[in-house]
Parts: sequence; structure tokens; C-alpha cells
Amino acid sequence: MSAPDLPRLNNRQVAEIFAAIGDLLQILGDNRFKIIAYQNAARSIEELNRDINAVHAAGELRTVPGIGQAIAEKIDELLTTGSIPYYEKLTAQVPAGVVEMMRVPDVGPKTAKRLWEELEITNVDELKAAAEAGRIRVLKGFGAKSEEKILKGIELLARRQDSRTPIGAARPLAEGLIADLLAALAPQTIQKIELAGSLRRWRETIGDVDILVVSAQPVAVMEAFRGLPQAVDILGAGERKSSIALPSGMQVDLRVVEAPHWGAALAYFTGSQAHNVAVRELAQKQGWSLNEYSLTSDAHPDLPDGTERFFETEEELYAFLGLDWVAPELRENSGEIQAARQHALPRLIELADIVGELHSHTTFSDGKGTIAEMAEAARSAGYRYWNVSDHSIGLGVTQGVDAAGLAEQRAEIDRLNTGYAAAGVDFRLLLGTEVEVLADGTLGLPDGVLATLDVVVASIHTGLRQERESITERCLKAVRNPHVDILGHPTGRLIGRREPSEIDLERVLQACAETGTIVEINAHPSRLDLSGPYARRAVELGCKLVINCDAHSREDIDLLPYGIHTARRGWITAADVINTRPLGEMLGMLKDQRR
DNA sequence: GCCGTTTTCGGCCCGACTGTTTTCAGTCG
Repeated sequence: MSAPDLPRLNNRQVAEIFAAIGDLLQILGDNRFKIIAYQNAARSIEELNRDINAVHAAGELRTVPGIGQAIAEKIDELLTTGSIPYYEKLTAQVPAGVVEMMRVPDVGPKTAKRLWEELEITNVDELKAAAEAGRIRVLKGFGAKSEEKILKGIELLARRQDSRTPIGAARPLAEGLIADLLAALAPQTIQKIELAGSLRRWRETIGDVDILVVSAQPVAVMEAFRGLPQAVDILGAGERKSSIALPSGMQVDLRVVEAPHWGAALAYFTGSQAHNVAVRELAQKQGWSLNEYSLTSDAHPDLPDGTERFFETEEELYAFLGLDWVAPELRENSGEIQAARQHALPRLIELADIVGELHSHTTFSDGKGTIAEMAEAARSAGYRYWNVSDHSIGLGVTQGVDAAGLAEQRAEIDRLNTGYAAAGVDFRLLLGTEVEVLADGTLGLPDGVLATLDVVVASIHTGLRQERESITERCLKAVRNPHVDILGHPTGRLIGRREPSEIDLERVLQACAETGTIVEINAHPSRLDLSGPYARRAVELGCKLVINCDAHSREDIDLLPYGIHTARRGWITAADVINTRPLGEMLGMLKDQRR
């Protein structure tokens, strides 16, 4: 349907346009619910686990939450003609720099509009000059402090160009902060402390860190928090809530509540916002108003207004509303509330379900441990089997393993396995490869060699910028090879550093389902590939998954939780994942039944 | 502009903190 000469827009690009419409409407002072509708649509498109072009072509736009008739028509205009007249009309009314000014912390749409209309400031540079010259304080409601705040905001904006931090960096940072805070306070000052927000939901990138605390001495906690050496800036300082900025520019919010409020507060600060709104609406239908402290009766049929209910745990709050407890990873308002009402939430996979690893490296390629060292680390970590899958020849950047190298590895693995068997140790090494999918879709090792291996992972590392059709066909060719058991990190993305390839995942996942090729969730926090939503789509299409650390060192074994929580974000159960099965059963689920 | 386990019309979450204020608007999450 779309004109062949139009550049193809991906989900993020489409989402950005609708988010921009929301920004413009805010500045123009349009109806706030209309603004929210555009923002919701943008978020929904951004998080959609299918290609928006495919959804459009299938005539299924209206099935996407937040997309109604008006926005569906605008998406159709955009994808068929390349532009949206309504959007063009709005952009003509507001200078682009004015929208940009809203990126400055504490500058919202109202402020941006007034600065533009009353002081003719039309971009961030002019804003900075005006604040420095003291020209903003002349506006009613603004003073010297407002100018300071704006200058500080501009500085902050410049410092954090990429405003979201990958979870692999944010989580250790946040855990360190908690340790430091506890160390800075007298024992027993804090009764409970937990990470909330997107960190608790294990989102792959983190906007800011939220920490929730129960303490009878909120002032002492606030002071200790703001006095942490990591706090290069104090962004807020209230009695129960403070915010600091870290050297990286990342913001950390700390909130202190009383013990009886813990359940409601933890739910509230865990989010997501969309999940919270949906839970609140549900509460409202039952005659309750929900805030971060409690439920308060409001137009309840049997109770006077203002009757309060407190919850020491999240479980009690959810149960009161008729819901099963929802795991934080699922709280994105993507069907979890309905499932919780129907007691139909899946039993999500857990760390302890994993019994084997099918993708790892050694000193034979770019790994840092020998086969024996990696095996010992794996065995003592509780694994029952471990597939050695060094890079094949064909990948230029690392030393690759050829047929001779594989023979050498086989000898070493046989030697070690003989030792385990003799000692009665329930652990087995497997020999595999991470075979390179070359630019034309052929593999870095011949089929005759692959046929001798236990588990074959096929991955793309180079030519990731190939255009959509080429990289998709290339990947499909690998998936259809009868010796390829697993498709490794399917999109090749590196979070915050490299965008996913243009690969048509829907087609690739369909092919994996048809051929019985297992799809990897790569647990390395810089990859998390597949992502949660796409893992969910893969299972919907009939795929089986494997969660691998892609360990390049003994320490990498500790990265598995990132993969587990990513899977949980995709509603994945242990039954969907082959390396939860005992060795024999797992091998029986592989495509190549040559063993 | 979206949406429906009271609704196809009439709703649409709630509070902390800040700055410039004498009662509140804006921003943020």
C-alpha cells in the first residue's frame, strides 16, 4: 500500500511524530485529554512488538491500544504519503526551538509558551542568554531564582545528552547507593528499603533511580541521602522526598513513607504510570480513590467518603481490588490487569529454573577463560550442562575456531566429561559453535562440520547495517539450515550504543517457529536481545526460547538475572525456555536430531 | 482523542515540591 519510493519509517520514528504532536498541542494549550491521547498513542507505538508498517498493511491499527479512528487515519496518511497535514499545520505555528525548550528540566509547556510569546525567546540558546542577562525576572511570577533554575536546567540537559541509562550500568550504581546510604545512618534507622520505578520493573534503560524507604526518622534519612558523596547536585529537598544528581547526570529520587503505607507506596513508585492509572481507574469503579498512601472511599455504595484502608504489602492492596499480585516486570498496562482479575497471570520463569547454558566463549576465541576454567565456574554455579560455543572462522574481529580447533576442543571436553562421569558429578560439557552468518547468508563453517557438533548457535556480527530485505533474507537462510539449532542475539543491538538491525523480526520469528529453531534471549545487559516484548511475540508465534549469558568470562555467569528479568517482561514461563530442561530433554528439543 | 464488567457520551489519577506568592500555578513523576 505504501508508495515504493517512500523511506520506510520504523516504530520509533512513527512514535516520535505523535509525541511531537503532543508537545505542540501542549504549547498551543489544546485540550489536555487530547494531548494525553497523542502521548499514549506514541508510547503504545514505541512499545509495540510488531512492525507498525505490517500492522498497518494488515488493517489492524485500531487493535493497538491508544489508537482510535483519528490517529489510525493519521498513521495511514503518514505511511502512504509520507506526511500528516495536521502535523505540518502544527509545526508551522510553533518554532522548533520552543518545543526544544521544554526539554529543559522545570520548563514545561506553559513556561515555554510565555517565554516565546512575551519575550520572543525561540530556542535554548536565546533562553540561556536571557536568563544570564536577567531578562526573565521581568515576567510576572518569575524571579531571580527562576533564572537560576533555568540555567541549572540547561546545564543538566547538556550533561545528560542521552537521558536514559542502560540497566546494566544503572543497577550496580543504585545498589551501591543503597549500601552507602545504609552505611551513613545509624543501625535500625531504616526499616525497609527497596528500589522502585523502572529499575524494579527491569526496564532495559532507566530514566532515574527511585528508592523507597520506611523510617521513623525521615529527616535523618533525607540529610544522609543528600550528603552522599555521589550527590553532585541537590535537585529537591523536602521532608519526605529528595532528589540528587549523580556525576553522570542521572537523577535519584528518595522517598520516605510510614510502614502502614508501604504496600500502596511501593506499588505507586514502581509504576509504570500506565499501570498505575489503570489500577486507579479500577479502584475508582469500586468506590475507592488510590494514592501512594492508601485507598480512600469515594462514592462507595456502603461507606462514608473518606474511610481509609492501609496495606503493609503490595499483595494485600492488589487482593483488595480483586487482583492477583502482578510481578513488577509485567506492570506496563499490556494486559496484566485483566489477567490478574481472571487469575490468569503466567507463572513467570525464575533464576532457579535455568539449569544449563548454551552459548559461551573460551580462550579459543575471544573469551577470557579456558574451557576447564569456564567449566569449573559453571559447575560450581550450579549449572548441569554448558555448551562451549566459540566464534567460528569468518568473524574477522576475533580469532575464530576452524575444524581443527573444534577437534582440539572436542578432545579437551571429552577429557573433562570423563572426569565428571568418573567422579559422579552431574555436569556435562557440550561442544558447539557460534557460527558466523556471513554477508550472503552462508555460514562460517561447512555443514559437514556443523553436523558433528552438539549445539549450533548462528549469529550475525557484521554487516548489521545491511538494508532490511538483505539482512532478513540472510538470517532466514541461516534459520533454515537444518544444522542451526539457535538464533543468537537476533537484532544485534547494543543498548545505548547501536540500534537494532533493520531485520524483519516478524518473518524471522515465523521462520524459527516453522523450522524449530530456538530463539535466544541474550542476557548480557548491553544486548538483552530479544527484548521482553519481542520474546513475548516469539512465543505467540510458536517459538521456543533459550536464555544465554553469552559468557566471555567467569564473571559473566552473574549476568543471568538480566536475561531472566527480560524474559519475565515478555511473560515467559519456564516451559517456553529449553535450558530449563534436563540435558537429555533439552537435546531432544533441538532441531538437528543427529545425536 | 480514546474508550466501555455501570457508559457509544461523558468521563479521563493524584500528590510533593518549588517559586513567587498571600492562595496558587507549574512541573514532575
